[in-house]
Amino acid sequence: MPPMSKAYNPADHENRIWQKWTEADAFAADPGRVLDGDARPYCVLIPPPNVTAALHLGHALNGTIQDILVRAHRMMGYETLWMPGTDHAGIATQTMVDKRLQEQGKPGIADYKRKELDGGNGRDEFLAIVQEFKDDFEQRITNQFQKMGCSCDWKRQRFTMDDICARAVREAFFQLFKDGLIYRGKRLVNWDPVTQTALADDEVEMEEVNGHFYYLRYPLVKEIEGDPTIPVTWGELAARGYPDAENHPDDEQAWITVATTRPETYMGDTGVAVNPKDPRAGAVRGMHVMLPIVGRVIPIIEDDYVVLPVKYGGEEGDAKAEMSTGFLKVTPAHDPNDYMIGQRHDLEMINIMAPDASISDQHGWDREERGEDGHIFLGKSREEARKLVVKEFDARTVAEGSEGSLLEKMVPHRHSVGHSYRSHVPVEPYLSDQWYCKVTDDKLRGNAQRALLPEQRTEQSIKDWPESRPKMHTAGSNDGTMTFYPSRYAKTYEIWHDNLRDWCISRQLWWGHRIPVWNGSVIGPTEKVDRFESTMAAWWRQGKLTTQLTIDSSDPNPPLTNSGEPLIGQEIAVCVRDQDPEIIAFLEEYGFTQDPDVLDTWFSSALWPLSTMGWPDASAAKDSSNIADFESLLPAFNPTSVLCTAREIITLWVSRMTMFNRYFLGDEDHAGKAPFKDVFIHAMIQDGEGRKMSKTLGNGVDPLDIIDSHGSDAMRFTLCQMTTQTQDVRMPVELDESTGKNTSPKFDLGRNLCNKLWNASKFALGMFEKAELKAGIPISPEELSLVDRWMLSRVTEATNKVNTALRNYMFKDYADAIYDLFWRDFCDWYLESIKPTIADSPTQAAVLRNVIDAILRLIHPVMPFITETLFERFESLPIREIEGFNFETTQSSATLCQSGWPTPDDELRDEVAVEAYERVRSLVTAIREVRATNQVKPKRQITLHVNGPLEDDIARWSPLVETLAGVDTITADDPEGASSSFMFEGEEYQLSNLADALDAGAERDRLEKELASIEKNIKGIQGRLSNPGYVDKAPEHLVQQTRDQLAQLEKDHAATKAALDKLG
RNA sequence: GGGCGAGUAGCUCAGUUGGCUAGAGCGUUCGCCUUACACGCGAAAUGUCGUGGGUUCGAGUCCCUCCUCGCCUACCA
Repeated sequence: MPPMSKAYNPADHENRIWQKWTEADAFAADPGRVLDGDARPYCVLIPPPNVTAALHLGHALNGTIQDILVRAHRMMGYETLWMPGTDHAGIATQTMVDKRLQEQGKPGIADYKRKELDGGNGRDEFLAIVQEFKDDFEQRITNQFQKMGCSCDWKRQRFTMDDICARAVREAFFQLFKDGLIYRGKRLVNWDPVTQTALADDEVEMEEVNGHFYYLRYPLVKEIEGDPTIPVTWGELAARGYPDAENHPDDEQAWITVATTRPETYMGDTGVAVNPKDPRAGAVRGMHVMLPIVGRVIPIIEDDYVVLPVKYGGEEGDAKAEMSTGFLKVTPAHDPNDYMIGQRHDLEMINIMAPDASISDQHGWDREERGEDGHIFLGKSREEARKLVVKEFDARTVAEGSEGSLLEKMVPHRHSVGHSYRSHVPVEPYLSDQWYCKVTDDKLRGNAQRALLPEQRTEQSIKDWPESRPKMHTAGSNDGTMTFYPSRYAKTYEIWHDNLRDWCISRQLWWGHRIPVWNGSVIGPTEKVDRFESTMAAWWRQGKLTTQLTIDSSDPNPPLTNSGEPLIGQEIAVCVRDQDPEIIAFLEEYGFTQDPDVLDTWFSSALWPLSTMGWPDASAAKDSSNIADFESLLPAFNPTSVLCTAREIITLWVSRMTMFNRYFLGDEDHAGKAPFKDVFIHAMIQDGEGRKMSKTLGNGVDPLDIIDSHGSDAMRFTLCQMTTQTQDVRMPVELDESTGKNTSPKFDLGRNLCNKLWNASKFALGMFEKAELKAGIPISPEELSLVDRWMLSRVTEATNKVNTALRNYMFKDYADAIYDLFWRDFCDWYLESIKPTIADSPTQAAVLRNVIDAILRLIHPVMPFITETLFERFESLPIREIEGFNFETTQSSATLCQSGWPTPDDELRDEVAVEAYERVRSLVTAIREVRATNQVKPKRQITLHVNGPLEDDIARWSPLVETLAGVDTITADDPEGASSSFMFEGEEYQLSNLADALDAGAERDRLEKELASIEKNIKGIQGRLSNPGYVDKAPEHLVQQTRDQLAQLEKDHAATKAALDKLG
């Protein structure tokens, strides 16, 4: 092997080491060993990154965390699977590709849509382009993960739209459809008018905007003799007891005022609601209002949803009560709350917008037929329409000749409005046909909630919703097994389920899993209908399809029925289980067409724990992947060990995966196992100012840039070290002038550690050239020197610390534990201590060999490349065992990555050695301090004068003290000539020969400072001891400890005083 | 509005059931190319633990008030 370079250069090693792991097939998981009981399973599913973009630092953190866990458990002897993959990210990818095409001056999706409408093949052509884009990014992402050293089982890599995942989506949809948990409905959805698709609630971002409250007057009318437009006068209202009506001219037409932030929707109003408790409600009961300009007459209804204005009993301080007029315009087709009111009162739903959110009479508002006016608004955008409505209202009065405008007033108002996370325009509540998954069903929501560890449930939630209590005492129950780390996130998860609504799963996109439903109706000659019914029934019995109409299975020749209603002419939705060409051809022959929509991306993401493991048909998965053991994956590795993800994902993804895993792996109760035992939520990385890293801010850091400049291990260590239990961590971002790329000084920490590791190893190898290293009978720790026993003890303690940290997902603790062990203990003290002795001590050489081996193993999970590189250099050196200093047995030790984890016996913890060596360290530190304050040249060897209690100890410690403190003579004699004194364990000792002439002034300054510090401490401790409460109530050992401390300090004080006096 | 989190050294963060003189890394200052490492070694300085109360012998830690910031969630009357 070539000599080691002066500094560690990661680029020289990382690619070669990756190659080595690949050739050793070191990351391959063997489910067979789990099923045979030869090894315990450890499995992690990667949260599949979107194929929309290259990985960012958050992914690097996520990947580092998982790789640390996976590598550590692999070394601990678990059969370990880390499943890699990517996500197709429907809307993001589709819009990204469209944007790119347009930037390149090529036809965009609008052009392909036109082509498709014209009978061409626009959809498939566009999808081919997206596919290419996806292949490109999937490759880039894979490469990035591999550069980071992620030890995934790469041959098992999945993509949420590949054949195997598609089969899972198809089957899941079929089963949920069959079980009535997927339904279609005309509902208000979050509509993105730019991308023209529905969005799920979680795809909507709230943003504060400056808006107004507009107070609009609607004239009151009543019906007389078939004419519903007869004006109601104030006089009439006054007669019916309407408050304040008498303040208006008796014979003028009366009005009510509604408040709204969205006047442009008024054309879609189909009612005005008032609270029945409102004193005005009785007076207007049965009356109507006429919408200005459009002329529609709509009823006044009573609903206690309406908030009373403060004036009529509404709560002061309630924003709604303060702003409200008590009359609420109801626009069921354009507001979710109005939609519910509309349903309760059977109001019309009039959609006044086109899919691009412009005002239109072609999508539900049949203006002409109803004889409604309002053509002036047609074709206007939402924003234009708002202005126009306000302008028109402002220009008109309630009735000809009456005072005041229809626009009563405008009040500025700042409020949050939902925006599309993709196009960033305000989301429009829009009435359309969509598919829903009934996640609020107890079989889904309830099981997700019951999956949580009982200790992590809150009493309130269980009280509010008793069925969600985990059934822990029922035999075979899979409830209560999932644990969140940190535990506070369990609450977020719980609350999410408490407030869940049905999940809109259809998207008006092309890139995604097409909904496997064919729609149509059957009409025509009896034999045609009969043939349809019998054929469908046969397939239905074979489980190849299901329909939204039911089939009577008791009938030998069952027709499709819907509660006894005849089939003919009815709209039927047929869900075809597999992509069965025969069935599809048959349906198409009857004029059925496949639903054009695709499923929400999360539908396939939710199946990730199942689809990646071959569900529902592992043998088919085996055939299409050439992975021979596909059929063993699910039984061996589901439930997986832990899911590591960022908190923005908790609510939707963890929940949905839990629902689906339990649903599809359960028996009739659909309460199978949760997909993970643990869920670890890690921090999000922000820049130095606490902002999210983003492309638009230009504050993102590219992991590949850091790998180039600092190395993969350096990046990983730094990220690991930053991973505390808080929700955000900050990473100051700087522009590297030389490369023009963003970086952060934080990564120097990792780079420096790598370099230190490299050099310490180089040094150790140099020592092994001098010292004799050979195998032999195991060494008993008792034969070892103080410093060796101390080092072994420290490794043992550090190993325990590391194990505890990893078990609790405390990644910073892990980083700190290995950092302190390696740098502070091993480099600063152990290596320095053994310099004079190791060449002549084969046992010490053996200890060094063992210790460095253990350190490399403990560090490997976080810094795999450099540790593997160094392992190669140590590997061939003989190792002599130390009793109790053991390692886990693994299947192979061809690479460090596959080798065993340190399992040092607790016996190696040597309190005597630790205590003694700590005393040596304090003594050395005390001497060093004197040297530094007296500016003793580093090379100068000085004389230590020891008489008194330390004499016996110093005889044993002398080689250590001499080498560590730069002392060449230790004597019991008093110093001749100038000397400097220091305190150790309450006694005063002298150092001499510090310089050719000692500066008495500097010495006095130093001692005076020391004295002041001791006095301050004595005062504090005396204060505590003179407090009777403390002495009486505090635990005995603490009080004793404090007394000892005081005694020690008083000794120090006296010694320092004496030294000062001596100086004169 | 509701929930969660954060506020500790110039910066980034630890500080687990209350109990040594509140720690680490970076940065700063001083001295050093001391048989691996200047990406290093030795030493030093730096804190009203956001505010104000309370519980306690004792509070960075527990309780309450308020302030600042971040995130989630709800709200377009």
